[in-house]
Amino acid sequence: MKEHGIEGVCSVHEEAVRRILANRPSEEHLFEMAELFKVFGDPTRMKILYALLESELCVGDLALLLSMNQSAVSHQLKVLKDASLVRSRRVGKNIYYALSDGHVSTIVSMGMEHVCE
Amino acid sequence: MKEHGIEGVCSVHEEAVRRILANRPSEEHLFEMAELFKVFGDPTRMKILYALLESELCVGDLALLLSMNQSAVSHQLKVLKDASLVRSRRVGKNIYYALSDGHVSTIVSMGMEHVCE
DNA sequence: ATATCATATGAACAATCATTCATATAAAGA
DNA sequence: TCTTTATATGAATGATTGTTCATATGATAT
Repeated sequence: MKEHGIEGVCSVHEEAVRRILANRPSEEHLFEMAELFKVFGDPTRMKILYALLESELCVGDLALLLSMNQSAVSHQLKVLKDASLVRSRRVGKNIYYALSDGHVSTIVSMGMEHVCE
Repeated sequence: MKEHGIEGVCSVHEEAVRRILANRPSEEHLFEMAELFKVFGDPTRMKILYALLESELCVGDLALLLSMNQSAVSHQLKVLKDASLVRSRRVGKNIYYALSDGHVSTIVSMGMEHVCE
């Protein structure tokens, strides 16, 4: 007999559901992963990441590259930095941004592969 | 001499900017990639993907698993399907959902790795 | 045929988000 | 010290999005 849970939904594979529920990553980890991917999910940030894949750049470079104003770029860089995807260092009046680790390029390449099919 | 482009931004590495601009993926590809990652960027969809990583399931199963109503799950499954991340087949009154290819699990694993550090 | 069940879909609403504008900070030069 | 330059940041706004509710579709069973 099929199980009817919340709001009358009918689960056909209750067994599997219980097993999955027991083995899946914590709610917190799942949220963090979604947060991470959300950061990749914007064209502006994707362009920034792609650029930094090639070379360290400062804010003005990126603004020129993206044809966007400095403020917009700066805001997005903050998002990227909060997600630990980029790091920054100050050199005089300029601030240089670079990718913070190797995961970034792996994830980006994976996305590119999926898209190019 | 530093270059001052749109809106007075100052580019320090004009050389690099030009090179990156010449070599980077098309605007369209960059948009598609962002769109792809956007789909991963939601906890509900991440949970669905993680579940389907383990086994094929139908809508009611997922609703039970996520403690969400059928409609919400169905809407998100549509998003996943439009992004070609899942496929579906009908068996009687039920519709079974499964991951559509291997990229998905690779991308998800990559995200998990990044988060678990 | 009709009732029921599983799923899909459209409209509405609240919440989130990217960009802009204006302004703040922090370094360098005069 | 005062100005200029590079970047950051807060508030406002328009656009996008996830969920809910109500309803539609499509299949089975009586």
